[in-house]
Amino acid sequence: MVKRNIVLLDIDYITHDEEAVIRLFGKVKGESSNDIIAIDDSFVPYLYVLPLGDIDACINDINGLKEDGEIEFTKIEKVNKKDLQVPKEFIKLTLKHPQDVPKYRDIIWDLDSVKQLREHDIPFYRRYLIDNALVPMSELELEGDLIDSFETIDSDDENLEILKLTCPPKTANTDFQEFRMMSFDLEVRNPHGMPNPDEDEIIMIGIDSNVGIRKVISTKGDEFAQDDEMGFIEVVDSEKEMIERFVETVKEANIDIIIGYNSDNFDFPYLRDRAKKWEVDLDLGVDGSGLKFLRRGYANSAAFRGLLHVDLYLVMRRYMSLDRYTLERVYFEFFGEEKIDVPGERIYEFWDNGGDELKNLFKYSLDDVVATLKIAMETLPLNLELTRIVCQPFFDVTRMSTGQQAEWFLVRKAYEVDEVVPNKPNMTMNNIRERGNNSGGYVKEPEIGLHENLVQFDFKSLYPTLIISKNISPDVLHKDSVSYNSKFEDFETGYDEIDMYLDENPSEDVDEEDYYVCPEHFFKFKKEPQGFIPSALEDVLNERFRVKNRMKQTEDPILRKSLDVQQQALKRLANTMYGVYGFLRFRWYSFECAQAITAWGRQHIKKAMKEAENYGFKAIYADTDGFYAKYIEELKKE
DNA sequence: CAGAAACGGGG
DNA sequence: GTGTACGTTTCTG
Repeated sequence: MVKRNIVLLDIDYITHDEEAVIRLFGKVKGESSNDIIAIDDSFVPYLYVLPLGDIDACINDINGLKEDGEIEFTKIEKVNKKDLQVPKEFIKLTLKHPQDVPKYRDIIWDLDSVKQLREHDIPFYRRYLIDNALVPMSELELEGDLIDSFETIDSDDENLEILKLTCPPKTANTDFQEFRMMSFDLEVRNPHGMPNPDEDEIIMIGIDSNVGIRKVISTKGDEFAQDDEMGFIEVVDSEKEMIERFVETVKEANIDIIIGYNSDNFDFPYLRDRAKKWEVDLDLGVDGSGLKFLRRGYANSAAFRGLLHVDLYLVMRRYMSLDRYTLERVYFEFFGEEKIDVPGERIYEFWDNGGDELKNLFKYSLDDVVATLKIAMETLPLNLELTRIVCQPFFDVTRMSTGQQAEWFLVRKAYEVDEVVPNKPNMTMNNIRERGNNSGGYVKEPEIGLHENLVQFDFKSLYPTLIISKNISPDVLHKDSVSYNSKFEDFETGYDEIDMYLDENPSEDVDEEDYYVCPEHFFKFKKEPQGFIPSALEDVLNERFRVKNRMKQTEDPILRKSLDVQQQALKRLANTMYGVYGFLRFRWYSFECAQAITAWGRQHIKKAMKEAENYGFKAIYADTDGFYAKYIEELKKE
């Protein structure tokens, strides 16, 4: 029996002897080359069934399906959980394999005695992280037996340890880690339009890193051997060798995070095709596996097991708001300098012509990876903190919209307070658009002209504050105050249950004192108890407050910086929480809550503008949570 | 005009 | 794979 402290980089599961085995990918803290794969075969998939009427009748029906051989499961039990704060008895069904869930789900749902299935669409590895309270990219304590090999692990890395867990892992602490990072970029000779991997060869592979490796691998460049400035060129004999050198470089440097720009869609698919042509193994997975493409809707993500691939393009689209997200544009935004640029359609000319043009192409190739790594160093700390708050794999978090980040944060919160999470609204939800769009924040078009003596007014986190102070949450929304209940009929989230809790009294007996009533729509939110979302949001804001206090107390500039990024991540998450109400397909979608927030928001800013006028400040431009005003002496009252 | 398809990033 | 982006612009019938 051994104990290992690792940093949890990634997680997945594989099937072994028809059973799911969780694999945790980590590296030994403080060491550059010790990778660990921990396997855990003790975790099993489950889902919840909400019976329509009598729970025992429902259990009978489900058992009946099993006897008929229609479905398979290993355990059926009654459990008490909360559903939007209403205590309910659910049936917890434990299945043999994660893939049995989608396989049998519809059959169970079709039973007359079944009202709903819940938590049937939570990927197995995410379930594992949530139920074991694990924090990715943080330190983790593992306890188990070292084993020599495992059937599906075929790695030639002699530093790799395989550990079979004998008890669940524990999160130890969240010390800041130095991750070994590498950016890379391909240049292709494409004389006929966009690169075509069947014909157009890779001519350069650029690499930069925070572990001392910075180079461009190419089949040309001998002519610059005496040129000091061009010492970064590594010349090889063929494209095949170029790809092999790239793979070796990543392996030898024991990289934790590999970074590209649009690499999900360009560099890795291209590399896959060219590597296949030359029969080169891209076996960069810690377990010896190769490059995998994971379907994400219509797009793909390029992934290696245990080696984190970040496509910085996806990160940048969330990180800042720009009209375009080319590497050049993003780099300029950060550093205020232009990158060396070679127009894509002319790269082959620079390559073919040689001389100074080729020299410039090499510089361009290096500049691309240097820029990519620089931007990564600026933006990944925030994404690391978000990963630790959201508690989902770093790979996933860098590819999630902010709304999804908030949603997965809430899924874990729900688990912590014994809530069964709502289902995703189904596609009939599109019909709900018929209700009309949610109106947004109040905007006063700016008065044209050059204004002097301007004063800026801003509400601090207007929407998060409103959600908490007005307790805006679907679990405390008074259903009678909503005029289009019928629209909820096809809506499988369980929201149609809330009246069981709220409408203890007929609506005419409702004591207005017990509710916050929003302007314009008059939706009512119970003052007590605190709603699930306001409560989760308050946790985020309290945590941010604690982090900011720690920041003030510390003298250590590095810790200060890291705490600052943490509080920024918490702020982002808080500001996103409003989004979970406004976007279709989100588990906590609530048109009423979204409308109530913006309605109260408009009321607040208008009120503030009016109040400011009494003091002589005339608003000349306003947007959502703030306005600019100029001082006019005559306006002042009293 | 509505619904479908393309687009982004990358060379 | 306990799965199937996304919001906007441009094209097409």
